[in-house]
Amino acid sequence: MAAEIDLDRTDFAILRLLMKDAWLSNKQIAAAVGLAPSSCHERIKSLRARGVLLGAHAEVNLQAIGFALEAVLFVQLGKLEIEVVDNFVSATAAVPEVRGVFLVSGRADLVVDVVVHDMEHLKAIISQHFNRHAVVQRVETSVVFNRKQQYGMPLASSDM
Amino acid sequence: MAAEIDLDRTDFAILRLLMKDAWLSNKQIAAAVGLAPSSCHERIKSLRARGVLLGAHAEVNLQAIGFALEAVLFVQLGKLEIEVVDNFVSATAAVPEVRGVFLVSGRADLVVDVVVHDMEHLKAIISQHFNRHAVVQRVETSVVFNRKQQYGMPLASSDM
DNA sequence: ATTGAAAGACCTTGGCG
DNA sequence: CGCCAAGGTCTTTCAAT
Repeated sequence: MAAEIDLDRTDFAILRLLMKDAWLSNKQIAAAVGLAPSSCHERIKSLRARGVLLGAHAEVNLQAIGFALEAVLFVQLGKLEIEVVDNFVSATAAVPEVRGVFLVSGRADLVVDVVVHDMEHLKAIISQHFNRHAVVQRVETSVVFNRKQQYGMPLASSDM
Repeated sequence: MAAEIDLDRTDFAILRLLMKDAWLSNKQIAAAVGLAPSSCHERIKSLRARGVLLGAHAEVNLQAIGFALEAVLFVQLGKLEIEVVDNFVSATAAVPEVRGVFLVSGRADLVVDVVVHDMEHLKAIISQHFNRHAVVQRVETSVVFNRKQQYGMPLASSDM
């Protein structure tokens, strides 16, 4: 499982560019990595076919459209039967307000990132999707004051 | 601050589509929302100009290219002078292995999501970028067993 | 793997309802 | 605000290397 796919520095350069800006044109990327547009196009197709490039997503300013409150939930679950847990993870990830779910080791079992309109909305989400479930033992809620997201390659350019 | 921008259902539909797949062509989006391509194009330009659409980023299968280990760090900081804290947040977000940083209320002050090659790499990151800093009092590390990310609009389609 | 060329599709703007 | 039309640009394929 998790077959290792090896990429050369050009592939990494393409991925790095697309992670920063998925709206770059093929022509722009080709120029940046020093390839002809057709070669670059082939590389990108190959990266997609090999399951390295999974897709692209718009980054939206959710604050600007009324989602003024963000929170991180630390969820403790009961008896950890893997199937039940995975189902709950999937169900949680399917909640529109949920941005990400992490099943983790340690004090909390789940770390959940949610975006909501206001406190009442947050209360509704927690009560509806967490406190209601038998598998959930406890939810600790942290308000997010500030957040920064990184869209680059987890590898300094100097490393390749 | 955080001026409220109001969008109609068509704007939401466009955003919803682009959040799921930023590589949809303007023509495809126009067809999906029932507009002429030129009208749709104008809407998207406007969304960008108003700061709602911030950009787009490729989703890359990091597991497939050798980043086999993901962790969440819960960081406790010392005396919380806002300027020092914000600087540390920015510095942390600039570390290539860091995917996201959340400054939160509650037990932990920072929640940090990192992606690394292996345990040694994780150790290096923590020791280099966290334990070394005077502002950091304690780091609790949780391994990520499973994760799901949500790229949709935090709002069910039926709500609009 | 990479390239150049060609055809077709798309983006983008401007003028008009 | 939305639509049509036109020009210019880009994507996409393919034969050749």
